[in-house]
Amino acid sequence: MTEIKLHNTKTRKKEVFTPIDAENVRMYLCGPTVYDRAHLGNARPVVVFDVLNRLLRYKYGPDNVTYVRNFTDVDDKINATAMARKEAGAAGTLEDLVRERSDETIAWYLEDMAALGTDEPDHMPRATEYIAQMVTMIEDLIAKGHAYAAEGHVLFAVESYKEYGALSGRSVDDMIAGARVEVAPYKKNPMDFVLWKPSTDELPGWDSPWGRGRPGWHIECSAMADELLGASFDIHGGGNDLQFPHHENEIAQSCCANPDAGFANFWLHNEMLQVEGKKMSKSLGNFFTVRDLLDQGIAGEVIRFVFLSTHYRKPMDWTEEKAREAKAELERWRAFAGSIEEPMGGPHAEVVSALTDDLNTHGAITVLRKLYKSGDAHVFRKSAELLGLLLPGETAEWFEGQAEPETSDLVEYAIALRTEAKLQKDFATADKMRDLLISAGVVVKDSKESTTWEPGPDFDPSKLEGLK
RNA sequence: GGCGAGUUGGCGGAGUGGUGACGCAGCGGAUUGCAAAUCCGUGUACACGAGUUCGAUUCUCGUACUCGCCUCCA
Repeated sequence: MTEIKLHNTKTRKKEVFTPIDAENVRMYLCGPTVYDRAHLGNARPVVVFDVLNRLLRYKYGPDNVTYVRNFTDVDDKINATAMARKEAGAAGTLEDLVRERSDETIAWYLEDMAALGTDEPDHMPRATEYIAQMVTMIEDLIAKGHAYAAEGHVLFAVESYKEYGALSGRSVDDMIAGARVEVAPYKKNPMDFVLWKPSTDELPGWDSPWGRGRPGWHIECSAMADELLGASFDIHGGGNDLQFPHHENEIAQSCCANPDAGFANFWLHNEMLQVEGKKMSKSLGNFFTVRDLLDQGIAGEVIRFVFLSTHYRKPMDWTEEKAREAKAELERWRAFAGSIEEPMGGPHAEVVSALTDDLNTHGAITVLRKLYKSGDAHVFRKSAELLGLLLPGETAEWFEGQAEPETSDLVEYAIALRTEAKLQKDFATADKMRDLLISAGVVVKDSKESTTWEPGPDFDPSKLEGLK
């Protein structure tokens, strides 16, 4: 199979991907801060890296890939929710309530991401379970002269790391010039960032050599990646908004702690999601969660298809029209190949080669369209599955559910009346029945042998009540 | 101000130094009692200017515009 090429943010080039160890390909993706339901933008990297995960497993073997995605469960917003609940009279300590909030958010997240047809990573570490490793790494950074304690904080000294800024293409001087960084008197350089900060008595905190406190945002990923994947690994990913400062800071921490290791070889960043051409934001009123869409009846698989129809390094515009088109196409595809119990063979070589070219998911979809028209349903299905589409199980339910709707009696009755009228050549009655069905949002499909139907967007069988 | 990405037909969206994919919509046809659904076919585009080249949408430079990041953010 063709070699995999990926765009490496570190070099700004498409490079041939060669794993450090082909029997253990290691990938780390920055996961969510678990303060609330995941919004639609949160889902994009999850889907993108799910495709990469599938591709890597296809090429290197299902057991030869280790995929890690963390949960950030140290956060002010989580604390705020916990405090509000405590004030409202919830039982338990604040720490219990913090944990409870994280737990429920994680459960939602996993449900929502599963609905999109994404596989769970091999490891899903929580920051709060790696505090000891973070403290150790911070101590090491201090010992090596890359960090310093000041007023209960520990700060990373950016001037101690010459490569600082390499990933995002900026120098420390450039950054200071236009910087909007917090001015803190204990910082030696305004760009120095927090590794550890003090916690108040009320808020969650952990004992450390610098007093009771909590970790800064970036150290968790360095510590967890090191623990689970080692000092050197293959791929590190996330949204491109994380490129600076989060990933830049991770590199500084990890490369200074392990100077000869190099940290991640490949950095992959997905572009941001937009909604109807605009950035998703609460103030524009176009902010919504994955769950909001699922509750509106937009299938997870449809969301996934829309995501995959745009290359991951381009801004992806979510529109209702795209969702509509995706649904129509997936319906045809599932009708064609969705019911095969055990698809045989493997994915088509052209689909594989599209994906090996820096995850050209749109190119892969184009090949699928060709296979749909002229190809073999088995190869088509296997190819779609490599993209995480047409999978059996949960992501198939939306389609299978509409094939056998519960409220079919009235519709079946109306169709029977129409069929009878057609046999009698009573087309006035037949057309009346058809109009009635259409007005109830039923899509009527005639073929030589029989008439089938499915619910349309405005399906409302109660409009057929008059037939009783 | 600094860094980066982008500008392809009515819409979405790939790709390429030399006949400009694909999907949706439109149009034509098959099918139908007529339709719908389905299937087949089909037109129009590479922001602007200059350069390199036998030849550029594709490479280089410039201009305009759009977007993202630089602050929590996927």
